Amino acid sequence: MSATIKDIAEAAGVSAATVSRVLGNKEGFYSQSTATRVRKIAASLDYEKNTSAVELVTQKSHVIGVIISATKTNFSDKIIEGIHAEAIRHGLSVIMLYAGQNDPQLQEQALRTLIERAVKGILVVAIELTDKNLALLQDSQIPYRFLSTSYNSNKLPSIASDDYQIGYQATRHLIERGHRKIGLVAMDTSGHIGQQRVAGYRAAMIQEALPVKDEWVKVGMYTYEDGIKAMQAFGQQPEVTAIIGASDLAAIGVLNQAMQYDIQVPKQLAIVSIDGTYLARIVRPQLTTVTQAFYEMGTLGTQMLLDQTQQTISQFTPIKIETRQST
Amino acid sequence: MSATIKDIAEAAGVSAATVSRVLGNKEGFYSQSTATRVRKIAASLDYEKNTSAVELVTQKSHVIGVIISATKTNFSDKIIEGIHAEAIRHGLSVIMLYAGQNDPQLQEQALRTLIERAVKGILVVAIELTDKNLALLQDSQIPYRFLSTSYNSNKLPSIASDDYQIGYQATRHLIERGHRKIGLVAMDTSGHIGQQRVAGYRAAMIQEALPVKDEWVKVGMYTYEDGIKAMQAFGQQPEVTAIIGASDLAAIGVLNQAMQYDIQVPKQLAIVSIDGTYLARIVRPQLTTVTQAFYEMGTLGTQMLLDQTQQTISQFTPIKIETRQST
DNA sequence: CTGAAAGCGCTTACAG
DNA sequence: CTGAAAGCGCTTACAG
Repeated sequence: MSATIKDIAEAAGVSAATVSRVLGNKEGFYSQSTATRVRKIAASLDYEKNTSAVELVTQKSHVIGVIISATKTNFSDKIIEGIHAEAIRHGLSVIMLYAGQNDPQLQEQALRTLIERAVKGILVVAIELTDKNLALLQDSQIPYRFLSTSYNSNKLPSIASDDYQIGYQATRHLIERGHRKIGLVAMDTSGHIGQQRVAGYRAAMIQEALPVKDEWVKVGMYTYEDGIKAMQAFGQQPEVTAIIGASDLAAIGVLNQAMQYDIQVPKQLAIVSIDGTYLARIVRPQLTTVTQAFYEMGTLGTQMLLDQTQQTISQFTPIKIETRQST
Repeated sequence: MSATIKDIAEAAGVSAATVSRVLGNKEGFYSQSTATRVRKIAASLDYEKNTSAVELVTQKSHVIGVIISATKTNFSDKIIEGIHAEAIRHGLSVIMLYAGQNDPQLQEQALRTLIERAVKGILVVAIELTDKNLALLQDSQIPYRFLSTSYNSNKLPSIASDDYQIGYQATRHLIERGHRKIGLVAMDTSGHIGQQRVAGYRAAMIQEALPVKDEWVKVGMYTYEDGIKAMQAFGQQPEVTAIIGASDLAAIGVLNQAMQYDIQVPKQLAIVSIDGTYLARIVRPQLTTVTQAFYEMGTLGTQMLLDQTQQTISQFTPIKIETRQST
């Protein structure tokens, strides 16, 4: 079908080895005259190198694999953008595979695809692997890193925000504005992230000797619907004067349900959301957020994945409070 | 490093060919007893097949390539979800590459990566290729299809919405509600999509003998900011009583700026947005939308890409009006 | 500066 | 049911 190195060699009257050297720019291993001749013929033949052959013989790959959640929250976009930007800088391509949040089968399939392809590295975005799949990944000897999942107590290399700080700072922000009864909503406390955030929240409350009622903390899966439901549970006369939403979407759910109840935001109810994606800016009132550095997670994660010396180190990306209309 | 077929062959006391047959499930070409023995050894050796070698020898690939815009509007998420769902059904993996909206260099790089990898097919999502890059794609002999870009007047295989109908129906919806002065906002009229939508809009107006002032049609790039700017241009006392936003985000821009001006939506100003992503439902008032079937674009596009007999046919996915609070 | 040769890990007619 | 052999398209010591 398409032209091979041999076709070029024949047409140019040289050996395949020479063609390979020219096309691979192995400088010093060919003369200018043959180089230009070979290049011209290659172009005229619409030659494209066969990546499979190259990868097979060189035993290395120029692609990095990314596994992301299918039911992805909207923040992963930014992470992926960051990954791509950094990958392009290094001349790598990115192969992306979706895996359900809690589907071990899909996780395994995605992992195997990447391992069979012997990718240069694997980035796992916002997914917690089962123990079995984690073992599979580790046995593969391929460098890997978790993004936006500081799970297993940082035993595994990851790039993420400090979720304890997220919970703590969101709460501090509200306490400093005079709130004493603060709710925390749509957080998944079965995972490490949710647990950390709740811990940070509790610490901030305790520090000011503020009590925390169990019903102020409402679990969920970070979704818009969980935000709505949580606000419905608080009811038209909520006991709390402020609510922290586990994600921008969850906070928007809280906001919309509050408006439905004719509760004034921020006058009667203050809202802080976590993530700080563009969603927080396009709703009215705009949401005060604990903003995560998602793009940096992508770029930094990719850099560290490629840097052999830093393979085991975990790192936090910075967070910051952006004060807007909802507090 | 990792085990090969040879290692297994040796350990099992059979030839590499037999191992290959067992692991490839070439039924009838091996006995049950050898099969189980080979499989056990393969598992114990953590064997993973080398995709490069397989692709090299079989001369075919199990991956489909997707090229998407870096500055992606939020709808492409759904398209990509659809692509992945369909790809998984067929046991294919997906390699995704970002290419800037108007960066011929990045486009070319993305295309070459895919062509060198000899992927099974290429899906171009919401991007218009330059003529040169289109030629590159066509010369590659790899099946391809454009998603959500009905460009070059349907000469190229694509799956998209009927943009003329989008413009027409959005306008009809407003006319039927009594509007006679209707604006169209943030549309990129340098592209085929924008041109078609404007044509549909004009046709609907003309059909009712309604005049169209040039300043009612404001161009843009479908962004939130373009929506804001357009509304600012209309001013606090807009001449039009209804505005069609080129995307959900653009419409939200219009909405927010209108609220800023204390213009009541929909009472004083009706708004229709195009796309119908979840954004339209999370803002208040919720937006009436012309909803596109993005997920289907992904699944259908992938199906047709893989179906040799349908390679050249373009097709529209359905659109529908979803009436909400903004009209 | 260039070529012949070996080999990357696999698949598949061909012969038995 | 199984093995020996050829070959996919490329790269790279080795020898000149």
